Amino acid sequence: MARAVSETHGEILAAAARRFAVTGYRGTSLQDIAREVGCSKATVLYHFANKEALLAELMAPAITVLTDLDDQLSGLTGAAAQEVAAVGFVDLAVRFRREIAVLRGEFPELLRQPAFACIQQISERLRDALAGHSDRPSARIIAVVLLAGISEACAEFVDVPEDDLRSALLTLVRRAVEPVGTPLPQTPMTEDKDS
Amino acid sequence: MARAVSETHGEILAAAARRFAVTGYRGTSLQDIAREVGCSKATVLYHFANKEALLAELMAPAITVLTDLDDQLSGLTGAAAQEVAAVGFVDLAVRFRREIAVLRGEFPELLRQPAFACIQQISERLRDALAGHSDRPSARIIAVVLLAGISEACAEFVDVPEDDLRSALLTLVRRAVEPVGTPLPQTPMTEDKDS
DNA sequence: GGCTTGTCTGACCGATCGGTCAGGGTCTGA
DNA sequence: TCAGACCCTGACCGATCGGTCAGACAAGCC
Repeated sequence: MARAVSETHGEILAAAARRFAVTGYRGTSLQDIAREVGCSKATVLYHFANKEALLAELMAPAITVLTDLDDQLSGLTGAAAQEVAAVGFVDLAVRFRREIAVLRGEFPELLRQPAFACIQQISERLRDALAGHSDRPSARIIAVVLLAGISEACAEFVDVPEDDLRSALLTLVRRAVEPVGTPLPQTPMTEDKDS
Repeated sequence: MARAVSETHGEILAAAARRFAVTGYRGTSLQDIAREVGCSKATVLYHFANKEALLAELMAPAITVLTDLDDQLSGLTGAAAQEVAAVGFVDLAVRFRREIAVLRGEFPELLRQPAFACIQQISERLRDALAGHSDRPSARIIAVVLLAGISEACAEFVDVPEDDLRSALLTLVRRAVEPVGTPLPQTPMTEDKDS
């Protein structure tokens, strides 16, 4: 055997991505990954310090783009922030569909790992931006529906062309999002809690 | 000790619901549930055949309502089906927020269990109905975003009053859904795949 | 008192998990 | 030729999982 280190390293990474996307992080054992690569579990742990390090390396590119988006967002408010959040997140979700599929449903526990600690804050800021920084419950609810729904849809429609997916999602977001600045539209819900 | 069977049975069920909602089905051990109740793990398995049976009993009411909705839907098409699916699913998701939180992210594996086999079919029919039975990719994508996003939002906003949540979600769905019957609106995407 | 029935438990089981470790091959450069 | 770096592995470890089982204990009936 004894291939070049970078080669095996990459093969393990690719195999892990495939398995994680199907059976999730917790649902995939190091043994599963080793079997898919055709090596021993010990080899996987020779190339990666532990299972978590494998995941972190897999997620690194997506997290970089996510933090970039957060930086862009930090100086904006109102409609501008809303637009940047919408376009930025849809683009990110479409490009990193596989990574989202890996994290799907395992957020609550994975977010406790230091490597992903930033995700929670960033996603909260994204939600705020998409809600137009409004504290109206309906605006916040809609933002959550969109962010979570887009993630799920991207993980599900892995074989739809990127452009199709992106334009469909953007159309939806622009139609669904509450326009910033409108104090209270025609739907007063039950009663607003500005007591 | 030796309480009445129904009492302990109910306590275990309630404890399981609480733990599952926080740490998920896989992430909660029978030991965790037993500790929360204040009994032994063997007691949990005295009242329930196995862990899966516990989950099944927890989900039974929600699944009943879901199948009812599916029955209502079976005879409908077009805009009527779309409306029934929207109102029915939003109502179901809001009422069974806790159950949705339990299943969150564990669908792919849980759906393989016979007790939940029906969920997959029903959710596909719901998606079709919400998409106005259109095979346009954008309509299907929007339906997935809405169904997944609503589930996630309901699991997250556990302390928002039912009525507020319901009306916000319904407003969103009515705004976001593609009206049935329109052959191709102003957004032609790249090209439609009716080859 | 005995006997049954229902409730509960500690001790145990096999399987699987992530992770460690000593050592075996192979290649390379001095 | 040979030492050392690099790649890889089988065997093993402790922890935890879902689940089993014999038996303890209390209550009710005869």
